[in-house]
Parts: sequence; structure tokens; C-alpha cells
Amino acid sequence: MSLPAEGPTPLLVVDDDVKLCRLLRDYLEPLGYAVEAVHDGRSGLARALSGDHAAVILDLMLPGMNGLDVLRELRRESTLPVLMLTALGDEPDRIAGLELGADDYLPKTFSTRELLARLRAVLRRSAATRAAGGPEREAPVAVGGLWIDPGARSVTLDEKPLALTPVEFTLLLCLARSAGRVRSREQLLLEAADRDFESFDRSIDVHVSSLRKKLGDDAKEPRFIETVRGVGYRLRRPEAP
Amino acid sequence: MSLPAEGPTPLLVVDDDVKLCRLLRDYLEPLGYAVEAVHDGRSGLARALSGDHAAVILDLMLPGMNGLDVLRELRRESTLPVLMLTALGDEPDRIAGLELGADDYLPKTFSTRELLARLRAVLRRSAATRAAGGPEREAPVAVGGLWIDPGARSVTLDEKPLALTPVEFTLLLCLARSAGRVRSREQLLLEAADRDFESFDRSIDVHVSSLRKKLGDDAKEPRFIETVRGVGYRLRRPEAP
DNA sequence: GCCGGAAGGTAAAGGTTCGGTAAAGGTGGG
DNA sequence: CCCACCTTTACCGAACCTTTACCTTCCGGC
Repeated sequence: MSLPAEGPTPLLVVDDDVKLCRLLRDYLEPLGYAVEAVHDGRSGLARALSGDHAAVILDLMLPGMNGLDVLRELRRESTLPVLMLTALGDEPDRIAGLELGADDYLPKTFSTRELLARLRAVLRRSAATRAAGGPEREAPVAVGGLWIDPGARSVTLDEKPLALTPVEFTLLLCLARSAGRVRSREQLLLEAADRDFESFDRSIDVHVSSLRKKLGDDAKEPRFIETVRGVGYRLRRPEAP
Repeated sequence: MSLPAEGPTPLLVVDDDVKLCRLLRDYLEPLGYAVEAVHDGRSGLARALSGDHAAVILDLMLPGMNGLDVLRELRRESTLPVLMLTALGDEPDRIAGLELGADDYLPKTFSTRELLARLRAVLRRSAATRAAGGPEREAPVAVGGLWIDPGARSVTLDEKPLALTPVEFTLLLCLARSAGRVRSREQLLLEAADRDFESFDRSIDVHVSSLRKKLGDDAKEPRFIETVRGVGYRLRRPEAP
């Protein structure tokens, strides 16, 4: 990806609300961003694919081509960071958007602070992945009835979505990636919470406990997370006959 | 794994759609890959097992031998990276594929960019695990009908899993690693329980006793753990006629 | 062969450690 | 301030390790 090394950070805003677009421009340009605005889905997609921007702020309610369709098409070709604008309480769209590969969402009632925070977070993350070796797309992991998608940070169990907290998600992902092998509390804590372990730290146990509850798992006869006494935990790998 | 150090990266494509195979070859060869294509499952499996390739792109819909069967068979012998091709929205197959050990999936409507990105990701990951995780991992030990896996911290006896306590496990592992040689109670206690031995300490004897019980072993005519009077214990190595 | 002591086998008891989990406490973002 | 989340604390029960005790087996000496 080739972005100019200097100058303001170029952003694309796709929203049919012209007033909102102006608002965003007025707020963001003094802060070092260059805002290009388009007002329908089709041109939004075209501009987003041009490679001229560092990120897109994308409304989901659009005339012509729906925002979700724009996102889906965009994701066939590009890993450009996408921040989607959703009406308050529009949970289903939000989830659909994140599953299609949006990087974050922004309620339409956002505060300027919130906007800036999420925008920066999204840009930072994309810069980080780029620096770390390009658009490393992480493959989803499936084990037992679990489907874990690192990109969307979503989990389904027997086709049904689970609501996990960040630490729970990472913990589960970490266990799933080494399914069948034991992982120590040290490793888990480091990967899931980025923290060092010191004795009498029970937080992994607690996270495992609540994970099990959400998975409908029983600690004694677990379908998923097995305890390995004195060592750590292990995700069961289904028998392979 | 022995791949040529130089030249194009050799790929295997298994798909009955000859046109698609040609498409892949035309796209990938100029980018530094060598594409070998076969069009049915059975030859796909045979070629994949040859060790001649760096990765496989595997269609799941195949005449003769199903792609999932190919994958399952392949995974018995090989950790070769597999990218599977799935029809859009074919969630069940995707899940089955990943559970069988596919490394990623590619919707049949993939863009060339997407193909390349995922292919590179898969190759990079496999290179990484080979470089880092490979030699570091502790190798399982097999002796008699025993299979001891330090990574999983699991033991099977004649294919059936055994539930051992931490000390029992370490004790058995320790004995198995020096199968055929005697180990003193001192050594065993130190390795298995991290404790110093002082005279009249019987705890190793007790652990050996319960181990034998779990192994179905008889102290007098042992299949596994032999007593060496006045010295310690020894795990029998199966006769080598 | 018989005897005695040392070594080893093992069941059971005792005490400790470990892990599950509810609930309290703390923290940061909205 | 509220909410969601993570961590810490506390308590309990279960699993575990060691010790003890009582046998059996082994082996050298008689």
C-alpha cells in the first residue's frame, strides 16, 4: 500500500447526510486529517478502492448501494480500515458489519472525542499490522462445535453466537490454537491479558470459570476446557478416528 | 521436509475444474509459484503426500474421493499447509475442513488479491511454526503400548487414555525416557516431585504402586515397571528379536 | 530347610495444596 | 455517575502427596 509519507492523513467519509459530512470535515481537518466525502454507496466503494485513503468512515444507511454491501465488496479486495456509523441500538447491523470485516463502529450519536479515539485506534492497529508483516489475515479456528474468527473477534458455538469479553475471547483463541496441548497459566495470562504471572494469581482461573459458564461447560466433565492439575488448561480436541 | 532452496515455490492445486486450475496457474506462475494441478481426490492425496510442494489449494467438491477425505488422510501423515476452496456460504464444509486441520479457506468467488494474501499468510505461518515451534516442542515417547505426550500431558495405554496425577505422569515420563535403564529413587523423586530423598522415604514406592495399578501392571510379572531390588525402578523396553 | 532382617507392595489415614466459583473491589471509558 | 470488565479475595470441596502400618518377598547365614 502506498500512502504519501507526509501531509495530513487522508480519510474517506461515505454518508448521504451532507451536513454530517461537513461536520466531520470541520472537526477533523484542523486536527491533521484530509476528509473526502461522497454521498452514495457506489461512489463510496469506487473511492475506497482507489487506495487514496488511510481509512473510511462508512454509514450503513445509504441510498443506492447499502453500506453493508459496500463493505462486503470492499473486503474482497482491500483491508482498508473501516469505521462504520450505526444508528443507536442497531445491534444486528453492528454485528453484521463487524463480521464483514469492519474494524470498529461508531454510534451516530458519537462525541467528537469518541470519534477521534476510535479513529486513532483503528489507524494505529492498521499501521501495526502493516508493520508486522503486511495484511496478515488470521485464519479462523474451528474445534469441537466452536468457530472462532480472529478477524471479526466473534465466536459461535454450534452455530449460535457467543458474547465474550476481550480477555475471554483471547483466552479461548489461545487455547483453541493449541487445542490438544496444555497451556500454562503463565502463557495464558501473558497472551490473553498481557500480564506477568505471579504466584497466587487466580485471574486465569476466574476467566476460565466464566468462559465455561458461557460455553455451557462443566468443570468436571468438560466438553471443551479441561483442567490439567498443577499445570494449566487444555482445550479438548474431538476424537479423530 | 525437503524443499528446493531456490526457484519458484511449488504449489499443488486439486480441483476438478480444469478451467479454474488454468486460471490459477496463469495468475500464480508469473508471481513466482510453480503450479501443479491434478483433478481428482485420489491423485491429489498421492501428490500431496509426495512432499514436493510447499502448500496445497484443495477443492472440497471432488469426483471420486471427497476433498474432506483427502484432507483427513493427508493429516494422518503430514502438516503440509492446506488452503481449501469452498462454495460461498458453505459454512458446514468450512467448519469441517478447519476442524480436520485445514489452515484457511478461500471462497470460490475469491479475488486474486485475496488468494495471494491468504496463500502468503499460510506459507508464512507454516514457515514460522517450522522455525520456532518445531524443534522446541517436546517429542512424545512411545514404549510398549504406551504413548506419552508431554505437550498434551496425556498418556494412552493401548490407545486408551489414562488419568494420571501430576507426580505419576512425570514419574512415568521419566522412566520412559530412560526405558531399559534403572533409575534410583533419588533421581525419580527429584524429577517427579522436586524433592530430596532421605532414608525411609517410601513415597516413590507408593507412586509406583498406584501407577502399576493404573497400568494394569503386576509387580511380580510386570509388563512395564520392573523393580530392581536395592536400586530403583526400570521401565521395560519391548524385546527386540 | 529354616530364620531373621531388610526391601518392597499396598491400603488407609492425615494433612496439604489446588482449583471452582461467588462476591467484593477497583478501574477506565462513556 | 454508571456500566462493563478485570482482578482480588475468600471459602469450600476435591484431588493429591506423604506417612504410617502391616504384609509379603527376597536373601544370606545357620
